[in-house]
Amino acid sequence: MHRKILEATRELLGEEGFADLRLEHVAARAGVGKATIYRRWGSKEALAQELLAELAAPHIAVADSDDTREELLAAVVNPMRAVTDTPFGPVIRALLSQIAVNPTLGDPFRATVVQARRNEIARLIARGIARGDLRPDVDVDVATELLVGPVYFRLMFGGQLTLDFANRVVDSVLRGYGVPGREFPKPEP
Amino acid sequence: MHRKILEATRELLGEEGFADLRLEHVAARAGVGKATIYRRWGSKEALAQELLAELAAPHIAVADSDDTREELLAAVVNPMRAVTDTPFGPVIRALLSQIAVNPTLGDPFRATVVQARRNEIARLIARGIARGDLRPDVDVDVATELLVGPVYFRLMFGGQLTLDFANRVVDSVLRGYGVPGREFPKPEP
DNA sequence: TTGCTTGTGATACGGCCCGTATCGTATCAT
DNA sequence: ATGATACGATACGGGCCGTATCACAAGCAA
Repeated sequence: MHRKILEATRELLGEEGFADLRLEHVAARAGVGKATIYRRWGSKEALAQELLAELAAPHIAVADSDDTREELLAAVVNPMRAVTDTPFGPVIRALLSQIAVNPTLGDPFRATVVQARRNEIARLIARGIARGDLRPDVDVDVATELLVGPVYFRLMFGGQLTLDFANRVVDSVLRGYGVPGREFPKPEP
Repeated sequence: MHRKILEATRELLGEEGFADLRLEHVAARAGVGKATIYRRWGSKEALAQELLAELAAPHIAVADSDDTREELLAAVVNPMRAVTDTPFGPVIRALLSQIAVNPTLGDPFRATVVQARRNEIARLIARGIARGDLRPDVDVDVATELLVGPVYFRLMFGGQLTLDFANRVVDSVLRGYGVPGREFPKPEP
């Protein structure tokens, strides 16, 4: 029951988007009375929130390896694959605005999924620093955004989400765009 | 008339989001008959699209300077300020999902706003290369995503959009996270 | 079996909003 | 003055909201 409702929600969210999602359609597709949905969730947002949390959970952890570059690449490829190859993709697209605007969805998502992603990358960064591969003063929050931000940028604004793309992002983060030896002093305020 | 309808749309889009935007409310707030809106736009999406294009236009161009770092910083600060300090912010938040999912809004937005942003950054990169500040083989698309992606990441998923943040992004893109002199060879497939 | 509780699918309800059609009116150029 | 055009207002059938009510089936106790 619970399961069938979430599945129907997932399908219709991908087909119609959040704005045109109709709980009556969810009930019909799940073979369920409309009241049953309201008994358990009480709103479209609550239903979407549970679905989102459930779909996002499997894509957080990054496998350890003994290579810093490989681990950072996984930190990019993980959310990329989640978005291109799993049901999480259509759902997160449909809910981006709600996450950005509606604290009911946004706050739990940020507190769990986003924070877990940041923690995971912080762990990788710390391992890279311990190996002597990364600068000790790396800003882990900005690192998260440099690694994962481009993935979501392309998800919204177009562009191929390929392994080559992920490699270029990692290369850029790792080596930087600056010509070696040349200085770009930050001006004092 | 046209103006008043777009203003009412902008306000209500920020207050209610796209899913709960009601054209009857837009008409009422604009002091206009509902039919007038349908005569000119014919759908909620078309109305949102015109508003979005109008609000995004002023925030594309980046002022030239004689300093590569300053220009790249402007490429980050520009979209950041657009999102924090102008009416574009609430509107783009409300429409992120529609852009990601609905080609009616997404295609024109990608073809104009996003492409213009990419072109502008390509110009800055070319100038930086000509000055000898940047590697000649910089991938301009990835550069765009590394510079602007973090801004949209924080817009959706939380985090302060401050000048300090923009500086850290530019520093990272410019200098990279790699320890100078240390190599991170990309493995052959 | 009987009786009670719980959760269900179905249905109906007033209310809101959709998108369209049709009014009478105000503002133009001719 | 005449005609055309665009307007605000209003009304319409239809869809969906969120709630309430119903009969019914499953589970459990005695």
